[in-house]
Amino acid sequence: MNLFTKIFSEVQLIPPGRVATYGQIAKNFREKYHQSVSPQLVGWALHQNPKPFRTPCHRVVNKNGKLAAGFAFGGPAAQAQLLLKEGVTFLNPTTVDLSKHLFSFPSSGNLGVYRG
DNA sequence: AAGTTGACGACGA
DNA sequence: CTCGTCGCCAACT
Repeated sequence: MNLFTKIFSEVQLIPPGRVATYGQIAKNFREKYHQSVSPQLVGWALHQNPKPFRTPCHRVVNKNGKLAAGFAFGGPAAQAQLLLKEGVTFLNPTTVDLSKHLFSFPSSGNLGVYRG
């Protein structure tokens, strides 16, 4: 189990139709694995993205629900398409509605990074 | 080993 | 809203 592998596992916990923020994943990761991680590490790990279509990285967005500008496979448009097919609604072409689709990891309660 | 990077987050201007 | 700054931490060079 590499560090990144663990992060990928966390990402894979996100169910269809839901999204999570990098900060959530980072916090949940510390609770679950008792390891220090930074939100950047999460994003950075996803950039490694060994298995693009196996890891649901399209369900991971930044604190404001904004899609990753440098999405590894197809850009934000492709990511948006994947999310739309899962029933996720958008506030903007590149911003998801976190108030409706934000996912909270179990065992760490509500780690709302979203300030709304 | 040392400095830079990054799909981030929070706060201030 | 955008832009700058600081914090964050493993990987990259």
